[in-house]
Amino acid sequence: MFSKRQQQIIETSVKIIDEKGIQGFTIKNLSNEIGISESAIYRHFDSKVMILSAVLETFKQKVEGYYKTLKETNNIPAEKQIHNFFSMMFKYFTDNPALVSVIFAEEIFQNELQLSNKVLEIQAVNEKIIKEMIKGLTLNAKLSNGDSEEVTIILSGSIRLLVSKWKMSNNAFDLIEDGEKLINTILKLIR
Amino acid sequence: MFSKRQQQIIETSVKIIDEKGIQGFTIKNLSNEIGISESAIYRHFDSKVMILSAVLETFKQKVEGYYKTLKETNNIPAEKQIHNFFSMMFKYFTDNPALVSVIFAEEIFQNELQLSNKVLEIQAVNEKIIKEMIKGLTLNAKLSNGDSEEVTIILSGSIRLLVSKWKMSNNAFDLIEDGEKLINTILKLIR
Amino acid sequence: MFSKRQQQIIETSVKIIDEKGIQGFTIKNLSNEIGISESAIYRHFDSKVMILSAVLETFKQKVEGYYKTLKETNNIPAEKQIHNFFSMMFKYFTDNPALVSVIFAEEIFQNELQLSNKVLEIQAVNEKIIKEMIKGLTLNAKLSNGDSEEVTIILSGSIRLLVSKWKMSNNAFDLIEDGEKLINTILKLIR
Amino acid sequence: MFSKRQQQIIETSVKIIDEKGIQGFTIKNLSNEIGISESAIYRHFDSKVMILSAVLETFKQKVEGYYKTLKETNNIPAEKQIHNFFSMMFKYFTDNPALVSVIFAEEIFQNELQLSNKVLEIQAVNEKIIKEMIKGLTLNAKLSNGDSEEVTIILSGSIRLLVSKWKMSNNAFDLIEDGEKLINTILKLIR
DNA sequence: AATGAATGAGTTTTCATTCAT
DNA sequence: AATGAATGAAAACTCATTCAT
Repeated sequence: MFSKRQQQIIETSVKIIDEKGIQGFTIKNLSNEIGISESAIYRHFDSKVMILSAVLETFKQKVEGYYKTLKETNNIPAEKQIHNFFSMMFKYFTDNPALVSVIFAEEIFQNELQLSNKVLEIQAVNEKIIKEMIKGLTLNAKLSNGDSEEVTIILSGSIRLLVSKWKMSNNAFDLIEDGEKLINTILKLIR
Repeated sequence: MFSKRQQQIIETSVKIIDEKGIQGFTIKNLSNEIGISESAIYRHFDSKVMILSAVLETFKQKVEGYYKTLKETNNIPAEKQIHNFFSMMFKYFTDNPALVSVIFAEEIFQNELQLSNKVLEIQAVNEKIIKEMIKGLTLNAKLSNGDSEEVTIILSGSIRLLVSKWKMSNNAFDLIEDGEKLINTILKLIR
Repeated sequence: MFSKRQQQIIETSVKIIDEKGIQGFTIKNLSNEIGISESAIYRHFDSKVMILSAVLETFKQKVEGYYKTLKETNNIPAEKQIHNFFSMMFKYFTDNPALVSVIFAEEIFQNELQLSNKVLEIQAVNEKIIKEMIKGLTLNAKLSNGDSEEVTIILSGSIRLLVSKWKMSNNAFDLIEDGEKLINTILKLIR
Repeated sequence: MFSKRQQQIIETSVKIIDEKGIQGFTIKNLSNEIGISESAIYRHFDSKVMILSAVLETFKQKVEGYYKTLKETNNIPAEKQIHNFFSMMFKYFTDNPALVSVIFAEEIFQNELQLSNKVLEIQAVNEKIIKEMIKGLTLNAKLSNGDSEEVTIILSGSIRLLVSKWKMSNNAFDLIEDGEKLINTILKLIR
């Protein structure tokens, strides 16, 4: 779908956003980092917005891919499923730490309709996955079925914050390990 | 501490960031909105960074104020304390919905040392408050004392996400009500 | 002629030009240094140009004063006169090192007719004095009377450069001492 | 080394500084004079300081070129050498009268370290050349070897002032002719 | 597929000056 | 005699984008 050069542009964009923030993500910085001219970028993407859109699209496809994999491996208990899904995510973030900056920069895209839509799509996919997984859980005596909305928020909010902390600490701790611990604690509480 | 005009600039800045995002927060937009010239802004703040710093400072003082109020009303059980603290926060956000955009735009301040320091200060205050409140909780049989770190993440991560959702939905639901429900669920689980 | 406040403004202006250059000589810097508001400056001088004009005027009066003193002390041989005049100047610069920056910033005033005229006046006074003193000299066998133009250039050019070097070295050497030596060498050569 | 456009920018900068002074040397004036947009300038130089640096560099290379030429033509008596060197300079200034304004605006560069360093380099080259040439002179009976420092000041101070006067008179006299006369007078005195 | 040259609109900030109090 | 509030004009510089080659 994306050409070699386009993929390079997407990856470099992520790297720059991670290092210099969205404000530092300029066509000049991008072309400098890649080693081509500024105008050359426009051979591969119509505009800066399209690059960001491609970045988000790439991530969305990744998440959807995980979801598919998850569904294909049937007959796995819900708890194990949740475990596997987030382990995959932690692994992915650990391998691509720069991406976290982009995913968490969501709020920035609010002005560009094209981008905020992409962000909403990603969130919808995410939420759908988590909700579906939670449905299968054996709930705590204290929880009724109507609490699944709250459980979703507790689960994804906690994990979001952990990943956020990991990024702000400059990846100072082991996300996979601490993530596992956090999920276990939450599952213990819910169970 | 801040003059009338300075307060007006602070409030208008928050409003603009809420409406147009950080990228739309320009001195021109700010001065237009207030109805004075661009240079007039600089009679009240030395730079744009100082305005943002003042915005964050104002919020920090608010949170610290809440904390003091909380401590002064002694002999309240921990659960009630947590309840009160977050209720206050939900009320504050409901009254100043625009402020959420600024608080959650944290990532943007990363480049300016002056601002990222202020953000870290706010986070430190917040974390200190939450940790202190959690210490007093009667813990679940499933939770050991060493899990207080995770409980902190679960509590603040969940609430953060709820507020975030509230903002992205354009304040479509009642934050105070749904917030109360979320806190109750979490407390139930922990208890 | 100039009020106390005006004199303070003049002196502070010289100090600022010395420390921060002409580009650093702003009403803001000036008022900050004095400790009054910017608008207060305009009670004492109609404009920034008028302040600079006053600075130059002060210096001009000083030079003219020296000249008068010199003329009054009659019957002194030309060599001794030249000696005395420049010694006075060296002493004056040593006592008011900041003033050198202003005198040598001449070129900067070219745009403001009012100022460039003042500079020309100062130069004219200076030249007149030097020429008059040189007229009385016993000339070298190699020099004819028509060479007095060149002698003037040699004398004032050398001294100008010495003072310039003294300033650029941050007054690292004794201007009075080295100045005396230079004048003696020149006089020896001319004699 | 410098592209066509860069050379044009350098030359135009010199012209503007000559006509309107350093204060009139703005990117707007520069781009207007050349007939391109302001932003176009920044495609060729990173900043205004870099333009000034290039102007000074160009002059420095010129002086160094003269010096090399001088050294290559061996076995010329010192007096003749001095004569030739300054004749070359007078010729160069006569052909590029605007440049004088820049060379004599030295004091202005004091704030920018990058520029003041370039100025110091030029001065060092100049001084080295003059000192070397003076070493070869047969000195006056009145002068000892220790006076070479003063001779350098006399020689360069006089010439500096002459060029300065030439510029301030709007090139009203023949610099080459009057310069020659001045050098002859000084050499006569020293000899 | 890539580049060099250019641009218009915009950004933050500075500065001398004015004026009502 | 001094101030606080304001301003218009201008400064250097940035940025996404276009276009001819």
